[in-house]
Amino acid sequence: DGWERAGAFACDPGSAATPFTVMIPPPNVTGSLHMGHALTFTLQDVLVRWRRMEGRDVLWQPGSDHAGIATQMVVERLLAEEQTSRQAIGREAFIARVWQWKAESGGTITRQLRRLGASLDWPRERFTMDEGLSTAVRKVFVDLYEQGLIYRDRRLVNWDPKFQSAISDLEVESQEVRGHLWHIRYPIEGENRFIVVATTRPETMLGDTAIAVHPDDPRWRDLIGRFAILPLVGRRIPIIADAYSDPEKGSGAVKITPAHDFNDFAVGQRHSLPMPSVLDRAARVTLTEIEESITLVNGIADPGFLRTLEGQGRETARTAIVAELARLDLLEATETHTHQVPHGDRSGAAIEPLLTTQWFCNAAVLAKPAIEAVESRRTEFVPKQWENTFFAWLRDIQPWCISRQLWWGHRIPAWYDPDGAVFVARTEAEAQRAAGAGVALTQDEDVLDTWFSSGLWPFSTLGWPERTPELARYYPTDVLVTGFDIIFFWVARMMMQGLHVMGDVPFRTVYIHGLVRDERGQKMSKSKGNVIDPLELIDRFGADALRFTICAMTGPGRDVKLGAASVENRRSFVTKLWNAARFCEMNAIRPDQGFDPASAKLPLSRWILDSANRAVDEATAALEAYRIDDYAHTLYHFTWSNFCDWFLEFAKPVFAEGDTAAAREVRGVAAHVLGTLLRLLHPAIPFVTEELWDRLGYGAPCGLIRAPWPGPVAVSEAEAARAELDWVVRLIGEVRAVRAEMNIPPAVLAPVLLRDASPENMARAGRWIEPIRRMARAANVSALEGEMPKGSAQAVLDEATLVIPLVGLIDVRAEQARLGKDRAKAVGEADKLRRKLANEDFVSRAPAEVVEENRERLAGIEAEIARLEAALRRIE
RNA sequence: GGGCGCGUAGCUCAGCGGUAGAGCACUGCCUCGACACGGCAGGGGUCACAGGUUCAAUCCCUGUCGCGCCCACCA
Repeated sequence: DGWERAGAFACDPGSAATPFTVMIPPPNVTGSLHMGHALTFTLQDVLVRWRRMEGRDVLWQPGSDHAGIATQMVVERLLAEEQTSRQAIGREAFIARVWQWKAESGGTITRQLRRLGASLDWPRERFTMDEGLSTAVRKVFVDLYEQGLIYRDRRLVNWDPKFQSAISDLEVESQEVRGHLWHIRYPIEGENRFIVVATTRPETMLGDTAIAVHPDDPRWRDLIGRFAILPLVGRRIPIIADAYSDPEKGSGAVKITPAHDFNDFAVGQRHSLPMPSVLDRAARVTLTEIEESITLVNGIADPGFLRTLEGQGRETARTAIVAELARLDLLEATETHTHQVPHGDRSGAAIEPLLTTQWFCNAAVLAKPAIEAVESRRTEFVPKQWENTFFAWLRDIQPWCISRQLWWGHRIPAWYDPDGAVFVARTEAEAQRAAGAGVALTQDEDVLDTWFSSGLWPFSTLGWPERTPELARYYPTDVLVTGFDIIFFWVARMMMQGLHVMGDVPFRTVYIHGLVRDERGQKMSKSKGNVIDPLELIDRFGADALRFTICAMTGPGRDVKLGAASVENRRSFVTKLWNAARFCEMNAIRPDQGFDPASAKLPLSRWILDSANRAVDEATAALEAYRIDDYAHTLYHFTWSNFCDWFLEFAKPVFAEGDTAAAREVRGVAAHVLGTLLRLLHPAIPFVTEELWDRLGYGAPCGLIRAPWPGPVAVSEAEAARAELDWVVRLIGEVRAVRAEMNIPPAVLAPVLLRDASPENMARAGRWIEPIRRMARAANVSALEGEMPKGSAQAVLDEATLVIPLVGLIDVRAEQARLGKDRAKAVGEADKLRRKLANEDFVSRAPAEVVEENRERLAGIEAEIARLEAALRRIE
């Protein structure tokens, strides 16, 4: 809208201002705005708008992520609806189709971000599959390859049989599954006895190449070095000693299937065991690699049965195998067994460890500088405790499998000649040169893990590998704002890649926020049906209300529990602000450049200016400390309580005087403070503040976003103004409390008498008579000398006693009860203080000022008790 | 199994060594010229439990109980 047209979101690489850079965590192109986005982008926008007002040259870099698997899934679903598939149309057509889909639907989330008010520098929007970013990806890949940090290896990976692709450790999540533990008898060669092994996965036994027992376990000592016959297959497999075998678990002997289990793979390597795969890429049984070892052994192995398994899925094969073992009387026992089974986080399919050739990144080498950067505080986490999480993962990092058997993504820049020799290069032409002219090359079919390109985001978006002015100016970025759920996926990868490629950290601060949950604290999920759509909340309550709610509810390290009710509630605040501004407008409160708030003379002016100074200080300090909740609460309280409930109420009688000097001053001060308020609130509540800014004449339309962040105003004798207003506020409070508790009808204007009041306070009462009349509904305030009128209510205010004479309206017993309650409270307090002060240890060991403070408090309370007792005596 | 976080008013949470706080909800009063998405007043808490340190503990330490999360783990 207007801001964007005015270029208010744009960074200015040519400016002399200090840059402030934030990289958006690029949302998936497939995405639409959810509450998690609303949270993270609101927090970022608050920081960004605040810094922009502070005069920084802000770059908030927008963009989106190609999100390999997620996007491929979406488009594959579309194809399925059209009765076709990616395999049917082929790779090239499929990729063209994804681009087409992106062109049509990829802009959804950016439109929604605009509705939230996100002040991103839109013309600089990037996409991870853009030509420039793809160039960066290829260059980093080639460089890391040449440095030996990227390599091909044949090893066990987490294989997702649904996507038929490798996935990284991070994309695997455990799910508890109720299954069985089958105890299977493996006959010992040449003997008439068995060794029993327990397994939850009998279908993998076809790939067993050993049985391991613990070297110190006496039960098996005589069997080490001998052979067992693998049931169903008839293969001889050795019985080996390996400490991996845990005598406590299962039967104490464990079957070793190196091609289908990570631990078994390690055992297989230690003992140079064969590693036949017996499951294919779709997790169906395949006998190809064990063909030669299939042998007929009567009563133990029947090749005919094995043939029936070929091509069967894991589950059916498992059932068939268990039945066959039972038929052969090789099943010793079956137990039910609950255990954790790894599943693909996106597909939901059970993950199959599979022996394949993949590309790996030596993350351990890249992790070291990342760890050091945080240890040396070049990058700091907020809240700090997340550093532990970061360290723990990086210190024990495993090789990162970066190849994916997908089509949508950055294709791996590696080419093979007909003999399988690999040529890694930034372009096919370069690979060709390396291979020699005329050699037929085919490019690697695989694409890179999406997070490989996301990890380059902080510099690839700025033009790297070109040495652009933006890169020099905006890297390293200032703060990264994101959720704890992607510390490993993204934050750690950016740290590793940024340090390696750029030689410097990608960001100085990582601000980690929580997750958005529903009002009962449940994680939002489609299946639970508790998802709240931020756009719906924006429609109902406005983006400002949603943003302010998010700000107010985001504690450090805590999840945000958010329901429509809390947003509705905060909308009241936005409305309150609007109404307060409307009141100002109606009272001719207009910004006046010629008015200097420092020249204000009235205590009321000095008091609100001083309060505003504190609000500015506190709000700014809160933002600096990433305490967005404190920032919101400070301004909520200042606006509602100080500005509306007290200042504007005090101002009303002044305005009623007409165009006096006092009224002119208060108008000027009010305009100044409202302007401060609009500026302070703008980062959280941009739309309404901007509209008011324009409407009340503070500046040009869309001018607030670039208005300077407020600083302190010189206020003379602030202390005196504070003391004065504090007394008046308490006086009004006491009168109101008495009236409410004694049920004095509002229509009754009560006279207020002050007994024993100091001349100073009597003078104050005179100066503030109009507001006191209005706000306390007092007829007048005067000194009481001599006898108290019968049937009066009383209250103690410092040295004075308030007397409200209301014959016939005061219930004597109620008044006694009220004063008695006040006295009891004061007496309890005094007792506590006396006990404390009677303690010699306290007096001698506590700091002198603390002791003094307690003495003063006690003196004050004792005086109050005396006055309350006097008041009680007077009632009779 | 290892680690992190959290148990404070009915609810959601702040405070984290020296007088227990906020918002919402609740109760009473109020159509008072910005605002009922409002105003005024009020009730409500042995700060999970048990020890310890300290003159002083909601706050620091140790343990217990309860809740949540992360990592590892397919015998």
